[in-house]
Amino acid sequence: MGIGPAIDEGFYYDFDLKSPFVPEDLEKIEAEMKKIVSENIPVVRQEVDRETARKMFSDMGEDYKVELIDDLPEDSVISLYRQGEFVDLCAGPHVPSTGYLKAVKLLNFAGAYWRGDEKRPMLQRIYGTAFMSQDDLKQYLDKLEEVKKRDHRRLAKELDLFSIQEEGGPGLVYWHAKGALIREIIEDFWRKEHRKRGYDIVYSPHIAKLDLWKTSGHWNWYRESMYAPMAIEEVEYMLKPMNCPFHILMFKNQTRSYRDLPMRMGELGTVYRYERSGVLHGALRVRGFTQDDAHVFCTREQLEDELIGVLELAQFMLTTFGYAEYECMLSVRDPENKAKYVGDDESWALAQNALEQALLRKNLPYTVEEGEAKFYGPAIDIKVKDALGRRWQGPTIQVDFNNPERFDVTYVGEDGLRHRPVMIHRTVLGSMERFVAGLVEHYAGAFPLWLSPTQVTVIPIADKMAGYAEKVAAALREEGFRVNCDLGHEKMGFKIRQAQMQKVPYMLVVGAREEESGTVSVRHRAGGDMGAMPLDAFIRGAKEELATKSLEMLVKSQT
RNA sequence: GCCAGCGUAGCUCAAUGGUAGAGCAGCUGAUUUGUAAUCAGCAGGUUAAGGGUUCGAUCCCCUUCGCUGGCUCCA
Repeated sequence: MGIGPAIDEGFYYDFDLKSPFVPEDLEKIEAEMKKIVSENIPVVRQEVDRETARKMFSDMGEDYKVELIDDLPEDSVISLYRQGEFVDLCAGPHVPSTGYLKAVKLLNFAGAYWRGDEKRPMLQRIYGTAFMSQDDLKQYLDKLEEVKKRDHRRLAKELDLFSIQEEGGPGLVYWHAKGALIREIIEDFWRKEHRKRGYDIVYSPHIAKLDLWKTSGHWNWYRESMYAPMAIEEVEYMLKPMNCPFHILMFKNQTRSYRDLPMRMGELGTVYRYERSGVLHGALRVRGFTQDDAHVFCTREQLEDELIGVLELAQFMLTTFGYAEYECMLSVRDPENKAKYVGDDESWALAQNALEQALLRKNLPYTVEEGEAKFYGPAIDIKVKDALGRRWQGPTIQVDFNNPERFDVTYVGEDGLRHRPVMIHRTVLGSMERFVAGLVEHYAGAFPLWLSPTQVTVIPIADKMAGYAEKVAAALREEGFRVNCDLGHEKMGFKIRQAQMQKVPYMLVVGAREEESGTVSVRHRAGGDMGAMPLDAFIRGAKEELATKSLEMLVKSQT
């Protein structure tokens, strides 16, 4: 036996088995659990000293338990829980007897390294969950079903958004027309909002000389995520895993003055990182992706205000995309393993302090996460909560005193002397791939009107109405809507079904009645038949919905 | 990368140690319809790839590739 803790959504237990679990084992074990529950066996707590516990588990041949005991302080009192012939190490508390268990289900099994260390043996882990009632359990299982239905890989296929091609290689995303359109809308919005806030938007190359990556520290601290160098006319080049060195070069292209600062340089920059094959997951974890990256060069005095500006931009973006809740984390170094990071203690302390001050000034509660910093500096990492309450990695904001040093970046101050600027690295959306995949799941594919690839489908009742349908579609296009006019020889019900399945927000049904009165019969994908209204009235309403980027319809679609 | 499982038509899935079948999608034709599927016909597959066992493999074995669930890692 390994360990078997309770986790957020249930529990697991690790075993070192001679032969791995097979699916039938789950049923057998679950049946045995039910039997034990029905026997209502008392669960008794017992406290022993370390030596006693050690001998006990050593006699039983439970070497993993012995290792756990050995890691506890010598004078610790160790609690055991005994249930019939079974005894286990546990801090507790436990239910008084097995009959207290009302609804237990084993879910799946998988390999897991002993103590999470890939150099240690791999154990067989079994996952399960438990609830106070069968109803609660059922609700949980229904939620798992809902998660499956929303899976971006499934929806991307159904809605024809993007794909990954086996012939092209794993972890490389192909954006189909509709997905590309959503991405374009998001990128346009991103650019507009960044320009408003004083960002310059740039482009940089995809490869650079190996020496550049040595200067930046990537070669030393990030090599295992980079693709092998390629020789071009006997000079080695590398594919970029990050955009920062390029932005630094652009900053250094001229002598900068304090008057140029803060300089905010943004780029939708495509990077390539080697990700181990087992970690790839749809568009959420890929090998080539486009970050909504930006680097702010500023003075130490400007740093805090710049961080506040980034935090406010992040909050604005998250809200616009319908993420109402989020959690902030201050990611700092792993104090045990400083060799993983570039730079000295002092600059790390300064950077961390600046981030902390910004969080405090914005009144944002946060937790400190050790070992979560990037190799060049500490960060604020924001996790957003989606419509199903799941947490996703969102914006990340990093302070970097090291790269300006390594690249000898300077600006000329009021005093005529050269000074060292500070750098902020930040992304708000993360990457287009991950962000859009997240949105697909957040909205279950039913994007708000402003993001929907097709906003309106016009459905003539019969072929002879095609003329009016096309007139309606043309009028809408003239107003800037993305319109599909469905002139196929199918019945209206079939066309409605098609549009529903494609999650088109509005379907406009037109027949003789509508043509005579210059109206359209409006059907909303979630609200159903909304009756006839003059075409201009529909246009006005839809424009209003667009202008507010309203999520009202989303809320409606979930009830 | 590691542990386990999976890979059959564009998609969802059947079937079998004896030259693979359905629904949807596609194409052709008919139908002209009032709020989630009109009807008929046609076409579509070296059963992921390579090797082995066998009289014969899609099925059994091995290797490779890819995917899925986890672990480790991460935008």
